[in-house]
Amino acid sequence: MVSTQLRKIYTTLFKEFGPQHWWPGETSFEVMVGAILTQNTNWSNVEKAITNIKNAGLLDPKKLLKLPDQRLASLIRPAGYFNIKAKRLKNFLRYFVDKYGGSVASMKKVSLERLRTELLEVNGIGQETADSILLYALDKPIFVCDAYTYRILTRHGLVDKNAVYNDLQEPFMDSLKHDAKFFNEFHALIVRVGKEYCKPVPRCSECPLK
DNA sequence: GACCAGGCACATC
DNA sequence: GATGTGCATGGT
Repeated sequence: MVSTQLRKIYTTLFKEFGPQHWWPGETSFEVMVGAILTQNTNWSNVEKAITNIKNAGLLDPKKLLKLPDQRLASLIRPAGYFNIKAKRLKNFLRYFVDKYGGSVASMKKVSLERLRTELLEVNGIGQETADSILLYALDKPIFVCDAYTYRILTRHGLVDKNAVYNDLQEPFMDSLKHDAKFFNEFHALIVRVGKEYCKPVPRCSECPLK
């Protein structure tokens, strides 16, 4: 049973690592920005980019939206892919400001399903980024899947190796309680163990999952 | 110097 | 619908 396996994985990781206090961001808006900047990028590089934005006094949806693309790109340069990420961030900001006035509280009032559809319509926001924003910035109960989730589930034989995003997400959504805090903690633990042991070249023999 | 990192969109077959 | 490619910095 997949649900039993998932619970066991969670229990093992929580015992080993304890609570992770994720996502590293002081505000929901900072988490949203981070979710886009971290696409295929190490978090430490994202932190540098966010620090640049903060130091410029520009960590604000309307201020960032007004910024010329080139100026935004130069601020987020350390996060890599800075030209394309400047565009993607702008696309999100346009949506966030136009539809919700740049207010996290207004956005939170809308249902998970509708927000997910809206986010996926923004060019540059795919399933993982959308779900990261939903869970970590808006406290909506959806499980975030990523490269580590893929590796762990495939290496434990829980999904096929040609699994796509939905195939990874389904087992979590179908067999676990829909609780934002719990999903938050579980995904954070997966990243934690993934960073250390579930690399492209795995260190399974030392991994707490076995 | 090669390899890796909380992806995504777009082109081409 | 599968498969390939561009996007780019900074740490190991």
